[in-house]
Amino acid sequence: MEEEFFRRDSKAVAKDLLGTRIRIEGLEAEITETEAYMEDDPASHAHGGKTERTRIMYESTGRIYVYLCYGIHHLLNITTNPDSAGCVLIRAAKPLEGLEKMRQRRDIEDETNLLNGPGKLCEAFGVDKDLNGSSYRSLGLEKSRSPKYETSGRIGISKAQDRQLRFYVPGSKYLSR
DNA sequence: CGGTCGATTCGCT
DNA sequence: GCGAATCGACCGT
Repeated sequence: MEEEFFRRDSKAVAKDLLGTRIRIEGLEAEITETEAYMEDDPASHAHGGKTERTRIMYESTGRIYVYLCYGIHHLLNITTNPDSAGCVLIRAAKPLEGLEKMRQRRDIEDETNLLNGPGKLCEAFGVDKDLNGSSYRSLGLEKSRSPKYETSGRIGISKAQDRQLRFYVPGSKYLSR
């Protein structure tokens, strides 16, 4: 996967990341759900202009943006086209390898509950702010298939919930809520 | 420098 | 279904 893959509209990248495998330190999963963000979006951190935190979305392509949500959960994003300060949030995935390590970190057995949410996914993979600013290459991304997908309004945000910016594999057992 | 609030998750009712 | 947990970015004073 090349950097040019990310130098596109965040909606296109969000769609194409479905069916992509992510691999970190022996743990592997296939992405089942993503969400697109862009500057022209009241729910995006980038909405309202460039700050120290959002600088990465304005100035980079294919870089990892991790942020701490509610002081508890880390959320994993990849920056896309900087012209629109875009990024894609990885929301859910199907576990493929390293399930025992994921269970250990998540303190739960059910495999459908290991990665079915952006905070859960980061906990299982051990993702935290140390990854912030790194290249997408740290995620070992590998497109394994191009599944059918659907879009929906977004989950868990307070603004512009109706925008069709959530992308997911319909029928997957590994989706958030 | 204090107040507010959030792209979530979990546990309890 | 509802509320708490808990940190830091951001904004107004």
